[in-house]
Amino acid sequence: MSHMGYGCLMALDRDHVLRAAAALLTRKSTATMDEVAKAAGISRATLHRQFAGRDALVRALEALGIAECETALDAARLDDGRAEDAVRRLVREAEPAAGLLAFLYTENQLFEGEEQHAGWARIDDRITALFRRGQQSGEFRIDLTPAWLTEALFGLLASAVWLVQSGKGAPKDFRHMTVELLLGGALRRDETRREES
Amino acid sequence: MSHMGYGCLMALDRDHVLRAAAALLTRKSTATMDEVAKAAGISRATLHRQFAGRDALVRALEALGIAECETALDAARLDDGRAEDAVRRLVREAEPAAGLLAFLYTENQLFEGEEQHAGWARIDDRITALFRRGQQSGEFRIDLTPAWLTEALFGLLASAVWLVQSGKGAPKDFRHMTVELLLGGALRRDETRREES
DNA sequence: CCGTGATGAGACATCAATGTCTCACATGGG
DNA sequence: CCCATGTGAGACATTGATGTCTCATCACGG
Repeated sequence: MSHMGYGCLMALDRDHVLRAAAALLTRKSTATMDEVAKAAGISRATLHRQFAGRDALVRALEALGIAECETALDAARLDDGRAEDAVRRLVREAEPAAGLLAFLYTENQLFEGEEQHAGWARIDDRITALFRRGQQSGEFRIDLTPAWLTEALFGLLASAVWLVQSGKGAPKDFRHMTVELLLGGALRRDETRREES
Repeated sequence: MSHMGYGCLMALDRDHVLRAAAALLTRKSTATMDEVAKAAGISRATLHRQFAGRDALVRALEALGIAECETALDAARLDDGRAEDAVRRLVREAEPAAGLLAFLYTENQLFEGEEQHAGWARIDDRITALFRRGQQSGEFRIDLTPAWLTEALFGLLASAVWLVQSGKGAPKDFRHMTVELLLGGALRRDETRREES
């Protein structure tokens, strides 16, 4: 047998391929298996050995996205301190996975089936609970439902990814754009406005 | 010839087909021409007589979306009064077209080519100008670029559409969700918060 | 009643992506 | 040196969507 190097190298290869596929599919969601293989620097045959087919590849990307998202949720410690700060931590931790999430977010093929990955429900629940906690503590407004705030968080993450990819926004502004619009909105929120009113 | 009924009926048919296609493709962006035809209540042959192919159909939907968007922009009178109120009018006017816009928003196939419809640039310019006006008048915060606010507007519109379609949000809340989060964000913005600070 | 034109149904070829296979080659350990 | 394993390249069949065609039917106006 080819021994210990086996699991290690394969895992690295697999992860590398998934990263490359995610990067490509985020830009061009209709990319061919050939293109994915080329982007990953491997042949189509090898790609097909690692992932039974396009569907399996997308499923693996979904699992990767869910895993990274849950890692981000853990690292953000959503239950600690003020909910506003937890949201800021969450966006910061989720930023590396945002590209992949943006791709998965538009892959409605994943959600139209009757059976969808239970991970999304778990993630949804945790973020929804965070916004609910913020409402109960009086930090967040209560006229926007936690479900909507959760959906908006993902939507804004995806929008920020596309803005940066199109060159109309700077990558360094990613976190500030997302979190400030989600939490504070577009209106000014300072003394000058109180004077006017 | 079949005369005056010709132009009239054809136009109605064409519009009806486009509406049905938009409704279906918004839910399932990979729908087949057969499915589109079935959804529109016509045969695949007739569908193919009206639109040379799938690409032509998507292009027609794009043109329809641009036209409806520009109609909404006109009706919203973006240059009148406070920018905040203009944004509210814009969301209200754009609501009927939101489903179609959400579909086009994720159809990145439309944007990956070197040549993209000039209508999007016009629309982007008008909305960007609105946010810039709001910043110059002191209504909007200046740390979020007009380009980002424009992107976020579309992103939130699409997110709201998907939330409603998934049943996790009520259609009647559509406008309030979108405009309130875009303008005001998730944080409370009232006296209680000032007392805390 | 008869023609014109649009439609629906279906057959058919085409095409692109996919899935499967074989084979030659390189690498790395024994 | 030899063998085992993973890989790249390419041929091949399959599949599903698409584009094109014909033909029977139907509605409508003359």
